Amino acid sequence: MKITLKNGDALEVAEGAVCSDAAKAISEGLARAAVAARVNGELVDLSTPLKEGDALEIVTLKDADGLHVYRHTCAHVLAQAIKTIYPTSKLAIGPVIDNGFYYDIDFKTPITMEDFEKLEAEMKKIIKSNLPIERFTLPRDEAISFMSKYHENYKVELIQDLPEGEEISFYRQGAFVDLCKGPHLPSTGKIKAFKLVSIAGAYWRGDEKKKMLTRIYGTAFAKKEEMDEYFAMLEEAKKRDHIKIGKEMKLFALMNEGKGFPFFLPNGMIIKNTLVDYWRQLHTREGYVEIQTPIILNRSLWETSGHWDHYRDNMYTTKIDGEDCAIKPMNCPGSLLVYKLTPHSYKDFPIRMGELGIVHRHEKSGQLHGLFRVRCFTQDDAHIFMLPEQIRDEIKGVVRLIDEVYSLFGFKFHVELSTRPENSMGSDEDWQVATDSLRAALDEMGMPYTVNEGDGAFYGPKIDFHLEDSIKRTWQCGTIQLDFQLPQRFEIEYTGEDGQKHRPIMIHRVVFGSIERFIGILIEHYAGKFPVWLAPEQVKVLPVTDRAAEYAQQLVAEMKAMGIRASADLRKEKIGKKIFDAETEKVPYKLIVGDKEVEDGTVSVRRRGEGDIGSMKRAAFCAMVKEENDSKKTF
RNA sequence: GCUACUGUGGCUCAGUCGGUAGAGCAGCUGAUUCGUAAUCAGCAGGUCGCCGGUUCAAGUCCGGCCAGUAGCUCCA
Repeated sequence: MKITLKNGDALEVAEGAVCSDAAKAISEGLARAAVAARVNGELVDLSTPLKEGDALEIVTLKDADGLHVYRHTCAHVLAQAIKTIYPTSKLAIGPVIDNGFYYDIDFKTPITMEDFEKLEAEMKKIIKSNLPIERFTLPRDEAISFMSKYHENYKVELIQDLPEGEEISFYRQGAFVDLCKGPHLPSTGKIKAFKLVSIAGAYWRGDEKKKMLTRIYGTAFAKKEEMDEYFAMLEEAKKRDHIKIGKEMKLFALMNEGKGFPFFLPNGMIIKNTLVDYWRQLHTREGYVEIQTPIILNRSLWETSGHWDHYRDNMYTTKIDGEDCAIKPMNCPGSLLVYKLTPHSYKDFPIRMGELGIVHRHEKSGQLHGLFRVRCFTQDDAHIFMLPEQIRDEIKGVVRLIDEVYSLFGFKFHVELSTRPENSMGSDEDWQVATDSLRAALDEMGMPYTVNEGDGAFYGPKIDFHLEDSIKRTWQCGTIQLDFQLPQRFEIEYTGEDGQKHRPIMIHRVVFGSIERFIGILIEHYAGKFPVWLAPEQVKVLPVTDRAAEYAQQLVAEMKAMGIRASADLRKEKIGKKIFDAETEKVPYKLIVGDKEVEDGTVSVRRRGEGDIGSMKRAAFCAMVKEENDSKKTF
């Protein structure tokens, strides 16, 4: 019979041939490299029989799919090893994730990372014995009784949730059988490099009311070298950790006395203030006005906004003169009060009302994380009030603004559009218009995005911008959210062209999101090597001997007068030591000045990471740094 | 909040079998005035996160608490 290959060629194979036979027919090498196949687009085992006319593609470890299959099989090997060593343990689920795989297990007695050694040894044994992996199926009820026989009650629960009438597939390797959709490698011996990485708790089915299982994370690569590279990369990433760099560079401090409330130190404040200055400059350009509303407001306001009923667990409350008050977890209610202060006309719109608001939220203790998740942070918030027909342009304006800011830093980010959830408020029409406007804005901007169906807030759809940290975890930073709720709760209105009262459309939006989180991301992005405009210290003047100290101080004074952040290292240290220290502090520019420079009014310049870049006239250097600062240049 | 791990001078870390705490950097003092990534010497600095227990004796073992990290859950 004839099948078609990916390149369009036809291949003649024997009747009853399976995918691996076809691979062999193409080339012995390919057959050895093959881990799975795609038949008519569907990823399947190599043992899958072929039919006349099938489109076949052999999948190897060079494909993402191949690696996926490889890692999934490795998860099964882990499960088999666990069942061998801990026969009373029960298996839950073991999927493949970004950089490896995990398996959730219910252990009789909890295990620790110290047990990894014997688990890995057992896994190696399973791999070495090169057990063939076979697929078989059972009707649903037989599958259930089969798994019940082995007391695998989690598997039983999983099967019960699978659609009725379908055959349930299992994979067998040696004495071990696991419920699995597949596909898998043809045998365990194909696994070359794997490692168990870490252990953590995870709720069964992701439900915190259900039992917490033990999750064992592992990873696997086609080659040992690739795995070594991966772990070396992780080690590198750890060096960028913002908590570590924040401490080293004295940017911020986390203290026992204020769990989740970061302290900003002088160096960190320079970064924060520089970002805020930039923010103000941009928002003025974009036609925003700025307000500031109080941090503490009374209970009746939070009842109006709905926070008192729906968000109180996350709010810090207090009493003032006997009246219940809350510290704001969000800025919107304050902005709405400002809106309501005066009557509005349709001619006023859009009103873009910005606020750098400090908000406090009582996040659960286990969720706190450096600057990424804190209990007190500054939102670079703004609320835009507008007419329905202005939605699209306003959204586009915000998307453009966020894109401009993120591009300046050279961030990679991804965008998500979240649509109407089940229990939402607002009319179908509102949602339709709003969601379409968000979508249209993104489309017209040519901004790639993914859609999270039903993941919007109950009060409106939203666009989220996610940034990566050093170990590729993503954090939501920018967001644009339409709100159908607050305008109604606060009964805000405007007078339309028709002389009638109408309710305006309102959006919440942030660019940085939380300035604290954004700074955390920035630290990891730059590994502390901030571009000149953000660097806490921009230039360090290093006199070679005391004879140049006065000249150094003059230079510093001159630069300070130009707004350049500079200082002189007047310690009685050798020049090498001064360079070493300044380099360690990640100062972008170092000026070495000695007798020669004093003589002819020059500076010898070292640029961070590049070393000596030669000598310059002092004025030329200052102008260069000033320009680099003002243009927010990033190398 | 849950599970696991971690907590020793300002920082990074060592501390064996339970026997009473050690280094480097930073700091201070002194010497060195030196040309592109760490000069030398000396001094000082610690209720070993906190509380309790076991023990003749606890940084070390046990329990509780606090804080941090990883993950889970959460983030209208």
